[in-house]
Amino acid sequence: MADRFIDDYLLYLLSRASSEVSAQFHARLKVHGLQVPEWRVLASLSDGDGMTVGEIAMLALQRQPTMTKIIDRMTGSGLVERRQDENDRRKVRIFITQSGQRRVNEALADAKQHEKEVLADYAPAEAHQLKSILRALVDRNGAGTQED
Amino acid sequence: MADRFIDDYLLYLLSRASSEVSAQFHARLKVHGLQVPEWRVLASLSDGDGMTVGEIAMLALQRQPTMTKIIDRMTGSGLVERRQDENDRRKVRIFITQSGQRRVNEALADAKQHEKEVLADYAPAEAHQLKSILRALVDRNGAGTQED
DNA sequence: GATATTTATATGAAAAGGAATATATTATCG
DNA sequence: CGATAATATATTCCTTTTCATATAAATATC
Repeated sequence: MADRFIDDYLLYLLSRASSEVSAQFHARLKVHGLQVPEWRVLASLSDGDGMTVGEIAMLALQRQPTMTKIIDRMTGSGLVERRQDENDRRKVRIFITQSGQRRVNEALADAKQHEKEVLADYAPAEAHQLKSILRALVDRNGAGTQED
Repeated sequence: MADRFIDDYLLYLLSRASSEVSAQFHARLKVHGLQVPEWRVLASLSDGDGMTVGEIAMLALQRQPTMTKIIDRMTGSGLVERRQDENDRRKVRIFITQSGQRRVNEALADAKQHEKEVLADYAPAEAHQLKSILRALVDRNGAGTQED
């Protein structure tokens, strides 16, 4: 097996696994009327409403100028709204609207369901270990981890 | 811990791990004078020269029209060349040029080195298991796996 | 064997993303 | 306090990607 380089190359396996599993879910997102970046923003906000543009960008794995534009669009379609931070007027805090909340609730339920399906073939211990290893990778390789 | 949804959500952990580990390597690619899509094409071809545009697109996790354009640019910069398939003239086979080969050789060596560094903190058995689980995810969730 | 279907790549217009930088606000330090 | 540096978001310009579809060749069907 794996006599191609990429079949045993960690970065490829990570990209490919992420890409294919995500593609499945993205097909479901359409049903909820959400685009991928919209989902990522709403899912981030569902954990803590009122984050700043920069915080959302980091969570949603996007650059800040990109996130500004995504928020522009989402404001236009009424999924979120901007409010200036009262203490620091450089900051803009983003809040989910009612309409956004409804959409993300459906999508969140579907995401949990989909995750169950993806992990159905794994033993609970295996699934847990996979997540642990991934979290460890993130922690060790996160932004600003590579010194020198 | 993990009292945010996304911190325990498999698709997020996969995306995030992939994104952060890849970002590290992408910084190194610049040193070799390669852009990310160029690297992906060359790395794919390094396993089997003369693949078709469609095959490369699948391996490199890109859509076919995108890949046609990537190949356009890479042809322009002399990294690869197009040759019509002799048996099936719809197909276009892509070959690495000498210059492309030189570049990818350096990058490949660096990729292997980088992977070692990323996995340095893991026991060999752990690293092997991570890859196995990822391969299983790919196999089970690959294109055309979701019937109905 | 001609017509319809499928497969492979390319093209074109529109959307999205990226890098660099502008703007506005706050923090720091002499 | 005033000047300078740092931080947060927005904007501009340019490159890349995407979606839909065109073109071309091969295969299937009748």
